[in-house]
Amino acid sequence: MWTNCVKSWILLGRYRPLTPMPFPLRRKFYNRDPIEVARELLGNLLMRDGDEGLTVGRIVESEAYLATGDSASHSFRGQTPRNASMFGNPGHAYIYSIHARYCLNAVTESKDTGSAVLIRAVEPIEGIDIMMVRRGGRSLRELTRGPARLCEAFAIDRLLDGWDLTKGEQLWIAARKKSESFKTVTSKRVGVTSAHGLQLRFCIRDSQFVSRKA
DNA sequence: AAAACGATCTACT
DNA sequence: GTAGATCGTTTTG
Repeated sequence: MWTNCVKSWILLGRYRPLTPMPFPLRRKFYNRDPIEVARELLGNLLMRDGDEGLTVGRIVESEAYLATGDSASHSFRGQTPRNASMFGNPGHAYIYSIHARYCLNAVTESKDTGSAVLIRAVEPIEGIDIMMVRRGGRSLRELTRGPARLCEAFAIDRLLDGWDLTKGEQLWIAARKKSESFKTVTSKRVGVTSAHGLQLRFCIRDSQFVSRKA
């Protein structure tokens, strides 16, 4: 079952071993405007070192949630026990539960600001067999396409809420190779709807793994 | 203790 | 593209 997916993945010509181990993004990277962080996170590597082994995914879709003026942001009505980590230090995880699933954010700007970037989709790179088991044998395309799907594939749940993503342990984001530039970098949609507030999404345009075109 | 609420997912057209 | 499912959390009585 999953072996077929791995084969198809290799046939796509995008499989590559991770040597040497990429370096975690530092705190300074996160300590700035979430729109900028959201765009620059694209192409970097989400890393999870769990009980079953290492899983790696390339970030292909992100969404910025602003501290002010964004009615869709969990920080919009101030700090609560639930969103406390969103007001923590930049470079830490804010993980919340929704619709019986979990989603991962990277906290941006300085402490107590309340802005973050939601990781909306990644492209599976390594540990695909592990992801397949965790996801119950979904298709390769649906493995990590969507913020809650990728959390399931990477075994990310509430226990990691507040985790420091710059430490390079258990859960972190590693810098992509600068030399390795992807084609069409981003697209963005900046809109306002009464239901969803601001939408500040970024994605790698030609990726098959974006949950929704930005 | 019960009800309501989703920054979603899945299956199906 | 969309209806219906889903269940951990928060809110309400």
